[in-house]
Amino acid sequence: MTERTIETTPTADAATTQEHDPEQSMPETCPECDGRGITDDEHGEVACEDCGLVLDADAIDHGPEWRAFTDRQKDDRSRVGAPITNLMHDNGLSATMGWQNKDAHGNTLASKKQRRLARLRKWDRRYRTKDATERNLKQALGEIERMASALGLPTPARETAGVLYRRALEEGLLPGRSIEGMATASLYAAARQQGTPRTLTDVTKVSRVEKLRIQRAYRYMSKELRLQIEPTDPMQYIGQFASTLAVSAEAEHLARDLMETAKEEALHSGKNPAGLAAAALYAAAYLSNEEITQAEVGEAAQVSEVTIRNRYQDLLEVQAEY
DNA sequence: CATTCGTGAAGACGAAT
DNA sequence: ATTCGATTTCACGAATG
Repeated sequence: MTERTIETTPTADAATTQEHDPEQSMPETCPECDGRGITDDEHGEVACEDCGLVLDADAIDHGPEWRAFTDRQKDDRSRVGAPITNLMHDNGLSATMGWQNKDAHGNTLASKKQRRLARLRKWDRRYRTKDATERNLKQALGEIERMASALGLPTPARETAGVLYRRALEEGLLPGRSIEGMATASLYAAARQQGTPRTLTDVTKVSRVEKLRIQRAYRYMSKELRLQIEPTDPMQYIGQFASTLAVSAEAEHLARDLMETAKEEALHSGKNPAGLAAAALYAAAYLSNEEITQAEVGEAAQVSEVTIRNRYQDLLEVQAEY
């Protein structure tokens, strides 16, 4: 018989509620993973939910920040002050509440008022650092900004890193892992997504975390967030390396040509992209009669001379065919 | 002399199990 | 978690210029 089943009370069902409603999003598609473009309207950015690529940062406008915030809790924000940025845990809009029991003129308050203030502070504190999550964000975003600056990464990469970290946080990827590791991984991933990659070795140098931990965090994050990041195209390193090595524009162009044919021969698959790019530059400089040693190129690309040699030989081989 | 080239042993990594 | 194959690195000596 169909008797009434005793339903368990839905006490904690809000835990895993997804905020995004795919239907209400803009009709764009993500160029990276050909998936659906999904808005992340809380920050005024259009980002793909599958790979986290920020398609259009600050899609709204560049004018005064008069946007109407529908979010009830947050619409108490001040309308003036520093610009909103993703890189502060509360988007840079906080005001601080004094802790002394004095009024604006420095007079001590009556004890009744003191207790009222204490309650206010309590809520203020709860709002500001709702939980450990917010504090994580604050610290992580600071680290991201610091490292990005040390690496000379442009703003889009920094913003993307912030978004990625937020997502990692929202998906509960942090517990049991170090904030620093995740923050570094976010930046590494973001730099690659934005077409301004840095080698893992370079990223490691400005991070407080060991390479292995960063790599693990990156892998984990890439998997859980469904990031679809192709292996770095060696071509993307050429400009960077050419600049630090100060080779001629001519040689740089030649290096790109070499890379082009190398890619057609699938020479790059499975190889260290930085090594190949470095070898292309070495070869190009050599052919242009510019003095540049394997050691120098290796230093610029953070690969060993041996690797330069090997890739360099490979390049000459495929080049000989044409 | 500095640089390049080649090699074997050893380590690190990704994929498969 | 371990194993396996490919790649990279290290250390060295030899060749080249």
